[in-house]
Amino acid sequence: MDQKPSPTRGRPKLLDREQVLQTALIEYWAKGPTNVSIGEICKQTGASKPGVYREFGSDDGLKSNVLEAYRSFVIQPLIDIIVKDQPAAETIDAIIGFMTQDRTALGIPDGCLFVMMRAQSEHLGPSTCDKLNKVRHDLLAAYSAWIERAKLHGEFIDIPTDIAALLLDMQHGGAMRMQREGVPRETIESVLRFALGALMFRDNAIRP
Amino acid sequence: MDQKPSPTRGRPKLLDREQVLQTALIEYWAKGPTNVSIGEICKQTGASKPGVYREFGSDDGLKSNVLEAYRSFVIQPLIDIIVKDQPAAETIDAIIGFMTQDRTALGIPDGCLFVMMRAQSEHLGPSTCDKLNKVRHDLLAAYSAWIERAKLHGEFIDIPTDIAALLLDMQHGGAMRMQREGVPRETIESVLRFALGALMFRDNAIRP
DNA sequence: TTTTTTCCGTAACTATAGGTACGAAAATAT
DNA sequence: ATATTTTCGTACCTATAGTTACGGAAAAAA
Repeated sequence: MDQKPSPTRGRPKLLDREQVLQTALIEYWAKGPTNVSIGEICKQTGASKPGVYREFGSDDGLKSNVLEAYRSFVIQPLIDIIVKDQPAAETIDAIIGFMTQDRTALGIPDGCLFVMMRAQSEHLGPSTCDKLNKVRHDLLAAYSAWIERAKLHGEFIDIPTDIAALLLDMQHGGAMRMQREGVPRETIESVLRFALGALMFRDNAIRP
Repeated sequence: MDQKPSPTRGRPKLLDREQVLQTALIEYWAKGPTNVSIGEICKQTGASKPGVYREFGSDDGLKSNVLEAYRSFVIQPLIDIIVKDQPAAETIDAIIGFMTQDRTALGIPDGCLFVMMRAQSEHLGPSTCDKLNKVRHDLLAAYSAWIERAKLHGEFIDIPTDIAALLLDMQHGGAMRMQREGVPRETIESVLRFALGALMFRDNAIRP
């Protein structure tokens, strides 16, 4: 928790930590977290390899930092949608909207880095795996809190909360994988509407 | 389509094609298709690297052959369950039973090689990707045929067939991923029962 | 100006992976 | 026996990835 002990002494730092993080984030997201080398990130940012290692320690260190950036950039907004106090039907609409955004219009890659990392956690280092478990836990906790609340309002079907949370997580992962496989946006939206609508009392309305 | 032009001439072949295929299958399945090197498979089977390359041509060739073995060993049995002519409720039970088999008791790895390969198709060669698409197509076609039939019998909810097929495929992938993440068998079974039960008319019964 | 501190980046190291050159070995045919 | 055919497997090649040794550069402090 220390700040900078001597802020201005020695050769000034050139390495742009944020730029490396952003570049790595987009590259990992677009190509898969195990398909991008440190050298590639260096090329794109102009940073040197020792510079990256000085900043992040290792491949694992870089990836766990990127995951943290992804968490605050993507997962936290999803959690914010989930825990927002509104009718469950609107929450589901918001979740579906979030998962089926037009990514090319937004300039961000298809799929989900978090989902991809989980699918390849065996290739990742320990601190990235730790972070992965934490994020997973937080997301499941958010689902659970929302489900409990919706149950109290009589909006949710009779289903154990932990099961429903896993089910939502499963649909999220499935939607992200479909997106990466090139399934059209509208198709994914329909699938999600049926998959998530089934959790509420008779709300199977879909629109063309 | 030729058979052996000269069955018995020259040095006899030592390389055991089936053993290499079986070993590669289990290794890819257990560790992920991009986490096992050809050298590792050679070590385990006693085959030489040039021997494997003579037999399969390349990494891509080996992987596509392994995928074919996996298809007939795992995917085809699933398709057989799906297309079997029986009440939809029983088909769903059978699908759930199939997906939640006790793998350790059966001596086979958790998860699904097909699902893993799809998630990492960017790391795979062209013939493996072709094969992957074919298997995916066959599986979706089987789902679709079953759904159409169940609809005629009035057993299925009102949902476009292609959407329902993708939904089933999504749940399959989700269940396999959960299995790899260590979620207990019974939990996955509950999730699937809700996820698939929602496709039929009021059949949300679950058992403890 | 010299020292001290801090960061820089070239050039290497190590390990692993996919892939192959090539001479030897084992069998049949002449 | 010799030639022919087919397969064998050691040893090597090449590329890439993660990682670091190390000498130098840039700034403030003495």
